[in-house]
Amino acid sequence: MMVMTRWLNPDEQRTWRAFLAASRTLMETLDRELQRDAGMPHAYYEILVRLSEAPERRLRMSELAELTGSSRSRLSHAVARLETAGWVRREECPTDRRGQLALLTEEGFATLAAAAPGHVEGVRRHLFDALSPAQVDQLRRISEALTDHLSRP
Amino acid sequence: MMVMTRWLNPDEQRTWRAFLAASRTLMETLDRELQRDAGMPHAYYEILVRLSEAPERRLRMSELAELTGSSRSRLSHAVARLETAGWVRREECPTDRRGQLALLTEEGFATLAAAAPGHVEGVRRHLFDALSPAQVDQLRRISEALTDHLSRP
DNA sequence: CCCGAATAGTTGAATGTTCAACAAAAAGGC
DNA sequence: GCCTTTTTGTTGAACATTCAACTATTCGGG
Repeated sequence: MMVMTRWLNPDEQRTWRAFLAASRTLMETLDRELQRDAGMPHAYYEILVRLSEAPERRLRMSELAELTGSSRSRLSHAVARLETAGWVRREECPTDRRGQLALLTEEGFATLAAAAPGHVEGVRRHLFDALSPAQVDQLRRISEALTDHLSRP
Repeated sequence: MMVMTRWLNPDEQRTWRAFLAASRTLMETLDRELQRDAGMPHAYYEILVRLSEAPERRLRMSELAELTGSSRSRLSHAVARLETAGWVRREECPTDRRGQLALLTEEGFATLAAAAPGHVEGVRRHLFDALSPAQVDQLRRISEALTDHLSRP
């Protein structure tokens, strides 16, 4: 049965809009910097990071999708793009013939290593430098609560 | 002169990744719900909201871009799309012959009114229900600090 | 063992976004 | 008033993401 909408009160409205504006602006800023300095969007940078952290710098497509929070389709397209850039290569999975492994090439690793300092500096300048240590802690708790809540049933 | 990169410590790393995951998942969830229930992405919903709040439900393209935090190009494309959907109309600006006004049609208003309860409910369920009142307050302060910081020189 | 269901990944089309280039009008210095 | 600069908005191409459809393989019950 349809119930009354639980509208946002003015404080909630203000919070919601502030969050929208802040997260959008932050991501767009970092995206633009990364595009300018490393020739790739942030989503692609994340893929390279996750691969660089994996054993032998390789991961199943499905795990990579999980880690980067992207759909399989999106990852397929992205890896195709990264492959033509020479930063990633695909290999057959030895244990599952449906599977594919994505692996970071030397060139991809070098590109990542070159991009990382500038990007990390950006994250620090645009995010951490704006917040007190207490706020950083709060943001972590809030984010983890959110992720937790969103991944429920 | 090039200086040492200020790398993220483990806590900062955890915070950054948690924030990334949470904000991305939240936006994707709301986007999917809105697409399913109202046939439009969240960015378009925001355009309709801002128009609905403006005097006479009309705004200059540049103001609308500012309010929705989008580039002029993006807004041009979006409004073109909303126009073919019949939700928005364009008009010449009487005071500036370069200008265009975007205005919400009756049909657009009705669509927005139909979509709003479901969307607001989604925001409440996915965001506010996950946080304590104190955390909501913290999130507002953090977001405002961030926006403030990002809009500096 | 076999068959239906679930899983892994890709594909192409439709949709959104970005970027650079552009045209038109307004602003502003002198 | 004239000329440069700035502002306003659009355009098309390149790029990225979503969605639904599809193939291939593995899993799991009987």
